[in-house]
Amino acid sequence: MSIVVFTEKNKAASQIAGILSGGHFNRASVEGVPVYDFKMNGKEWRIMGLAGHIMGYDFPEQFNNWRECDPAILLDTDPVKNVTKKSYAAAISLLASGAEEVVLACDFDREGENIGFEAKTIAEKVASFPVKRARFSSLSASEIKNAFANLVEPDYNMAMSAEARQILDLKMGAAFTRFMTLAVREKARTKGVISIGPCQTPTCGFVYEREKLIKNFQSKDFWKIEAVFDANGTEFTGAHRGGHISEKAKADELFARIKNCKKGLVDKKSVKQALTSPPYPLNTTEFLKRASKFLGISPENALEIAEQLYLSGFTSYPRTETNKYAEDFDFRSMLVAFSSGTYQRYALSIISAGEIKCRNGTKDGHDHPPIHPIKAVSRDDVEKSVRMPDAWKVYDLIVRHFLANLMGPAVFEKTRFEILVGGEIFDVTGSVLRDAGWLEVYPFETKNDKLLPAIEEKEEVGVKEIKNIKSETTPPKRLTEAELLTLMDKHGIGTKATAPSHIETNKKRGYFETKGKTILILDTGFTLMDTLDTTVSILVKPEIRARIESLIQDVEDGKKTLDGALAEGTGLIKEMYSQLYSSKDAIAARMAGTITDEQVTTDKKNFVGTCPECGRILHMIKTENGRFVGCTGYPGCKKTYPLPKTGALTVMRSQECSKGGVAVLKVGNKYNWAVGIGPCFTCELEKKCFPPEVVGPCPVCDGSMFLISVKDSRFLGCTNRCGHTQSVPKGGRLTVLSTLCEHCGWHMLRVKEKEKDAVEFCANRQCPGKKRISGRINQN
DNA sequence: GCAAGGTC
Repeated sequence: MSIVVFTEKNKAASQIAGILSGGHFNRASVEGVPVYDFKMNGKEWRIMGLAGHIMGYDFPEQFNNWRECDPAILLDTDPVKNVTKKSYAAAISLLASGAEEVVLACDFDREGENIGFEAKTIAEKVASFPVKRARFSSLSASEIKNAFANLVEPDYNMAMSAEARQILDLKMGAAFTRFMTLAVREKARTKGVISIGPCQTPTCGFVYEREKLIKNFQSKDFWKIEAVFDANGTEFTGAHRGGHISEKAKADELFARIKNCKKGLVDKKSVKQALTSPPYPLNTTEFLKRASKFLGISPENALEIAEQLYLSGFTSYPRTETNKYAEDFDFRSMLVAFSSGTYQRYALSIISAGEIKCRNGTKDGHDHPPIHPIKAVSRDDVEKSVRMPDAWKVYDLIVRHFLANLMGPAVFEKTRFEILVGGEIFDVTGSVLRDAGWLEVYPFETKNDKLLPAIEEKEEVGVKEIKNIKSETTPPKRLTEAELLTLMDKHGIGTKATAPSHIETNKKRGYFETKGKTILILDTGFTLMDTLDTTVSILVKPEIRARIESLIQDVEDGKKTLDGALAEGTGLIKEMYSQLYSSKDAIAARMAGTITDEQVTTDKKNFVGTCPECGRILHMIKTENGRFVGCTGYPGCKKTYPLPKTGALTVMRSQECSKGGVAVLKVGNKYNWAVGIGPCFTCELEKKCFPPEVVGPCPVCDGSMFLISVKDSRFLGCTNRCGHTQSVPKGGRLTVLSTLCEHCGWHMLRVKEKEKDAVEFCANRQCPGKKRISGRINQN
């Protein structure tokens, strides 16, 4: 007979065996699963690691055919729990048959308690014995010994709260996903799945909310007054204390008052030291954010690489919430290991500084230490063991971050001048890095100096120019993956280990995609979120997750029974389901429009839009007798629209017809055509739909210069037709950019000729920027 | 085929 211990993973089992046995244990294999045997105080001990959850919920067999089962039925069906990892279950049974006592020693959290209960359930089918719980928040020797010397009762409520989560997540996810998928398939031919879940949907919701902000953004003009100063031939710029001025008249008045000033007086000067401390140690979320931001590696990939580095013994366990090191953490041995090779100079400088001090964070998840290197290895070693493209980059980030935590703050010298010009205050700031500190080892953060000339208080400086710069407020930027992770973390969407997978699910479903580090929402994702937002808005928001979380927290706290929480949670899901169901047709029609039919997907060029009659796909059809827009629902749906007879047709995806045409086409290079309406030049709303691409104000009248493209030539003309024109480059593709010229406020133009680099320039002939040549030191 | 949570 023996005392049988179950841990969450093999690594924990072997470590605990090592600690309890003083290193004297045997490694056996039971049903292919490692088991660690030893003797302690005259008793036989057997410790086995599980592999996370080894059981899982699913609906009974007869509910598995989507077509034969109304999704709503799932809400009244109890899922059943089955073993998902057979060999582990078999090993548990074998161990249990010889057990005099069982100790659950999984991670000290909700899922850990639940995983322990899975082993308990399987074990108790074989024999009876007392079941105890060992609670420890790290795998340190003192904690482990203490936990095993003070065993407690397993926490049933805690385990059941995870049970409630599993059942509610499955019910909701399965019912909503099947409902949406089947509803859309009634209207569009697709094999794809439209999934909805309590984590993936609010994750997409964040991206959707940002997209709406961008779409609805109304830019406002503002003006700012800047001065270019000169001190002994060195130029530098200052910004008027008034900052952004929203009224043009106010800016003009101020500008007029001081524009001819030739001298400025340095009224105040201050030089201060600013310290920037190293970042907190890496927990999983912080690691994933930095891998994305600094290395451009997706969270999913980064976690996988960290897992491999961990399995190779190079870095520590990658899934941790903790961002502070334990007080007795052995930094010195690690530093000694790094005192030769790539990181030699940093390791030596830390050691030689005497006392080793670490910048610590404030989170302690009582799980694992922050992610840190375990072994000092070379690039070669890493690449041989971990055959993934960015393995070395990730290892390097972890090592540098670890070393940075042990280094001093970076010291910047910040210089400020207040310069008076005609009684107005201009602020000038400069920054010089005096002591790199931790930045030395951390090349990921930029640290550009902004230099200023050596001038003193009450000194006079020359004013080369005063500028009245027109600018406009810009919409918020699209979310990066790092920012999305931050939002998820903040709102409790997913866990450290699952957050990347929720992002991945959204990509897989075609809801959003990443371009570099930024996330772009796709049509399907936007429309899904938009329809959900108008029918069951809680689904799109973190609130859905919070509602379930609060229910299961009540189970953990003993305030609700498992059955009570399940009933309440199911009630909430049913309510949402019925709201969704009542708008089924409208939702399905909108969603179908974003699903490109199998035939149409291969033929994106001809895809026009959604059929207003049946919700299927409209596409351009060419026959011997001409061309027209038809519906993929034909012959069931006979909707058609005429097309112009000649000219190449391109669908302008970003253009919307103000009169309700299904899509806007460009005909050759000549004119635009709204499907269902006709040519745009006969439409009184043409100006509204196609506003001229204004480049800047007309220097002659109060009109605006805009880009005119006619048959063979192009130039800038005035909206008032005052006759003023200006030439632009003849060759290459020309686009008007939203960025403004820093000197005159005109829109910058971009020209891209074949096989040449694109060039951005200001087309304003009178741009003051054109006369200026060099002599500027300011780099920013 | 559906969710989210563990871990390999």
